[in-house]
Amino acid sequence: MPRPSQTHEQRKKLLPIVARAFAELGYRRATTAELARRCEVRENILYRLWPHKKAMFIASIDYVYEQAASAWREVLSETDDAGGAVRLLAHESEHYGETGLHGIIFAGLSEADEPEIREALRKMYGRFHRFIRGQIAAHRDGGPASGFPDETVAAWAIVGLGNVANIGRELGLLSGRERKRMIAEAGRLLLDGQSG
Amino acid sequence: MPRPSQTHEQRKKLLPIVARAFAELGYRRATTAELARRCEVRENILYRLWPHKKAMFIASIDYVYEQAASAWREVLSETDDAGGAVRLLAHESEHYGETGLHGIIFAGLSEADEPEIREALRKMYGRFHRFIRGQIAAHRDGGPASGFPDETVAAWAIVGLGNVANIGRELGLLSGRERKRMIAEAGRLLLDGQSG
DNA sequence: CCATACTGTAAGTGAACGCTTACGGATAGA
DNA sequence: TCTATCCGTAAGCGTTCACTTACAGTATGG
Repeated sequence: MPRPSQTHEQRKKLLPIVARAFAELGYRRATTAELARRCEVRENILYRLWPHKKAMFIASIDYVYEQAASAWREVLSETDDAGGAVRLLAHESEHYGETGLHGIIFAGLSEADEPEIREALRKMYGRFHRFIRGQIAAHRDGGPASGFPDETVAAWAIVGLGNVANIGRELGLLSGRERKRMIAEAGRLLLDGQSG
Repeated sequence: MPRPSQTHEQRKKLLPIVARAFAELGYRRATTAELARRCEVRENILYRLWPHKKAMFIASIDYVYEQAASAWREVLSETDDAGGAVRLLAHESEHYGETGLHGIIFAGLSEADEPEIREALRKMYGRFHRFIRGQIAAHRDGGPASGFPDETVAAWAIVGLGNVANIGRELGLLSGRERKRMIAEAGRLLLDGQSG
């Protein structure tokens, strides 16, 4: 028997580096040569871990959700008197976008005519939406039964808040203070509904 | 004297075609060869109208705002009993994203490390935000003085609504009905503030 | 210690890209 | 009509890209 493959371990080790490169440079500018340079390996090593560049990118899209979800799980696991949704909102108003991975999403939206990339983005947004929707539903069950914009609509709107927060950060249009206020205030408004 | 130049006229004629190509294909996939093909001219004719591809793209970014602003001006000029902000919201909930030009913004965000593209996007978002902010302020002056999220925050949040509406359209995640409801309901909530 | 497959190095491939050059023909004013 | 400038066509330039091939080194199980 030959030596055992370390493909899985190496994929896990290099994916964060690859993802960051896509986030900073976009899909086209993150050339395979540049990805290899940042990973401190040769190009063909990347091609032994993924069949082609597109697969490296799709893995990076999945990585965006996994990173966010693991952070959220941690926030939710902390004991606190406030409800989960409120706690998440407070956390995100402080730390939203700090991973710097949102550039991957911008890059993906530019390549969304590729069916596999499109599907990866659909999956990612679907998971984000479902998560937020669940938090809103749980929050409203325990509070006032208002709900002018229903959970589905409110969840999409909150996804939109996150998006514009990232754009504002990327382009330097929103200061940290403004971004924090926007997520906290508009988020709370959408969470509680009109008569919250 | 030689014959007079028709450069300006031709730029005006070709820009909508160029912009649509960038919107559909993104920056990198919209090759100069493809742009020329769609314009039914040769490549070097495009290079007589703009110094390089980046300039064609920046002109397309400006075109996005000009198209939206001219549509909005038309809506505002129509006589109607409702206020301007409410009328715009109703109009956008029906027609938002129909121009199909939002792909240009996705493409631009992927190339935002280019200073000139970044600046064009900053200008565009700044103009959108200022316009919406003005509408909100006018609306609130004439109505209940609530304003839990102030005009600046609310305007950014509404920009975010538009963004997620476009993403939902692009990826097929939001039906037309859901998109309409989101813009109308969440938009109204942000417009009027908490106790509207 | 040997065979087998894994891991790293180096060079190279065809294709596509942004952009340019060269040139013949059309069109306006003098 | 002369002529300077604009307009359209065609070809090609150097570079860069995603991806491949060939091969030497190395660690593992028998």
